[in-house]
This record gives sequence, C-alpha cells and structure tokens, in this order.
Amino acid sequence: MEMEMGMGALDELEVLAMSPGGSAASATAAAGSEDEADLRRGPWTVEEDLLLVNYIAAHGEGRWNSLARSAGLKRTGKSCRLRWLNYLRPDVRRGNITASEQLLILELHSRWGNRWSKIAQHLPGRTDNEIKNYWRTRVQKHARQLRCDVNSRHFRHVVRHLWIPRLLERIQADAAAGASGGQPAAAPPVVALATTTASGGRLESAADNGAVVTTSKEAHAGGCYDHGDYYYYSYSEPAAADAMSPAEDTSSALRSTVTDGPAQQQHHYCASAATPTNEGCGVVGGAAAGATMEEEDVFAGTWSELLATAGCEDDFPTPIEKVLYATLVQFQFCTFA
DNA sequence: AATATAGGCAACCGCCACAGC
DNA sequence: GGCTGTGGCGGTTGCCTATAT
Repeated sequence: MEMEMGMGALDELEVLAMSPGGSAASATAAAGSEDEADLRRGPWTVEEDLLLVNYIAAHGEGRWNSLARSAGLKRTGKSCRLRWLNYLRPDVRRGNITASEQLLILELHSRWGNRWSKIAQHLPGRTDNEIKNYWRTRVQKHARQLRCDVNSRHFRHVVRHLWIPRLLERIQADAAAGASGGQPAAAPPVVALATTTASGGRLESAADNGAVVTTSKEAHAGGCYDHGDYYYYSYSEPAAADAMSPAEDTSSALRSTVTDGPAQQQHHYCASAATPTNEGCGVVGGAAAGATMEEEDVFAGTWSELLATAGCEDDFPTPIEKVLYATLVQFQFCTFA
C-alpha cells in the first residue's frame, strides 16, 4: 500500500481515465440502472484507496455495502472488501513467496487441496488470492511443462523428489545467510536446518526463483551431477527451441538425482513423461534398498505423512527428507493452531 | 525497433452458507 | 419456511509487463 500511495495519485488517476478498461466499464454501466451507472469497476485509484483506508481506520470494517456508500466509494461492498483484504490491510505481506512459504503451500495443498483461504490462514500476511495465484502460475506451470496434472502421481513424485529438496536447500541458504549477518529469513519462522548432508546446497540456476525446472544444457542431458558437497537436481526437458518430435519426446525421461555428498550414495529416480502410468522406474538407495517406486505409495496422504512413514528402508527417509520432516513439524509448531 | 507471446497479478463473477426479519 | 442482505470462497478474466522472436 505504502508503495502504491507514493507513486503519484494524479498520474495514476490520469492513466486510469485513459485506460480502455475504465472507459469500457463506464460505457457498460451506462446501460444499466442509475445505481449501476455510478458503480466503478476495474483498478482502484489512489484516491479510492485512501477513502477506504481512512474510513476503515475511523469506523472499522464490516457491513461492506453500507461502508462503500458511507465512505463515498462508487464501488460494490464486495469490491471494497476484496480490496481491503487482498491489498490495503496493514498486515498484508507483499513480495515474492519465500521458499519456506512455498514449502508450506505444497504441504498444506497436499493436505487440503484448493482450500486457499484455509491455507492462507497458516501463512501470515498472505492472502488466499496470492496463494491461489502462486499455485496457478507457478505450480501448474511446472505441471504443464511435465505434461501432467498437478494432482497426478507423476507430479507428486516430482514435487517430493525435486521441488521439496530444492526448497530445503534454499531455506538452508537463507538461514545461513541470516546467521552470517545477512537479512533474516522472513516469516513464517524457519527452523535452522543444521542436520543435513546438504550443507551449502547450491542451486543449478541461481536465477531460477525456487523453480523445480532447470533448462540448462546439463539439465537437458539429464542424469547425475556430482560436484563435491553440492546437490544437483535436474530433469531433462525439451527446450522450447528444440521442437522435439513425438518420437524424441518419448525418450524425454524425467530424471532426478540426489547425490549424498561424500558418501556418494545415490538416489536416482526417473519417470517417463511419455508414459504417465509408469510412475517410477528408479532404484531407491542403491541396490541394497531394493525398493522400487512402484512399491512405494508416495501418492497418498500429505508430504509430511509420506516422509514420516517412509522410514522402512535403511536409508529412508533420506537425510534431506528428514530435514523436510523436521521443517514441517517446526512449521506446525509455529503456525498451526 | 517492432511485434508476438507468455507470465504475473489484481479484480471480478458466480455460487454458497448463514443470519436476521 | 421464505426472502433478503451479507460475507466468504474458489474459479476465471483481463490488463500490464517482461521476454522472445
């Protein structure tokens, strides 16, 4: 809000007056009743924001229709409520969704589905609209890139074995940066992730804001990258310019590799993008584990439940998954009622 | 430099539940 | 019990901007 307020009310009003949306709205409204003709739609102006904020500061919120009239706003009560809740409320957090928040969203969505408002209750300052937009623009984008549904086993597999580990790396990095005098990690609070072999995790693409997908040449080749202490995750993805043929696409396997640093213990999964029903073909924990992904039900329950019950093999849960579980437990402790 | 395309996000819409009359 | 107003929620739309061609 503060930023919006500072960007020049007159300029914005001028822009609005010139905007097609504004003129279209007024033209449309002119055909309706007199009341409807008075109602404004489209983007809010700084003046309107000020009217709403000042009125709520003086009289409180609620009874939105009468509030809109009393405040002198030519808006519906619904519109006022939405503007207040999603934008003007003082405790609304703006800016990028942090890795911690992404992790929490993934977990809570696996638990509750599209219950955005319920999920938002556990992300202080975040609105249901913001979380919904995040899910639709980021999460579903990756699902589309993988050519699968967000609710499919395939995608859940990717989330568990690619996305969540990367988020954990990022959380670690943020925590480390905070501990070393950098900016402290933003709320919600994050447990210090000290017990992991993934210390100093490095992302393959630093510019990739928490995204699962990497499209580097290395990633395109797929497979395992062993760079000392670092973890690398990737899956092969046809670059947009490649214009792969269907035959080539068939060989476009989804791969992820986790290399446990010095121990050189590999957890290598692959799932064919072209065969959605063949959910996994990897070996878990090397030959000794002997448990294939088909045997493991990773597709029911929440992520935390899955990880909590995955400890039947010697190396399950993997160190990084243990950290995930600890993080989720910590989140629940901090933010769950 | 101009145009096309994709992504992000604010806002709107339709539906539902609930309370008060 | 029916009607109306209100609030809440999830889905969708459309605009603006960034990026690609």
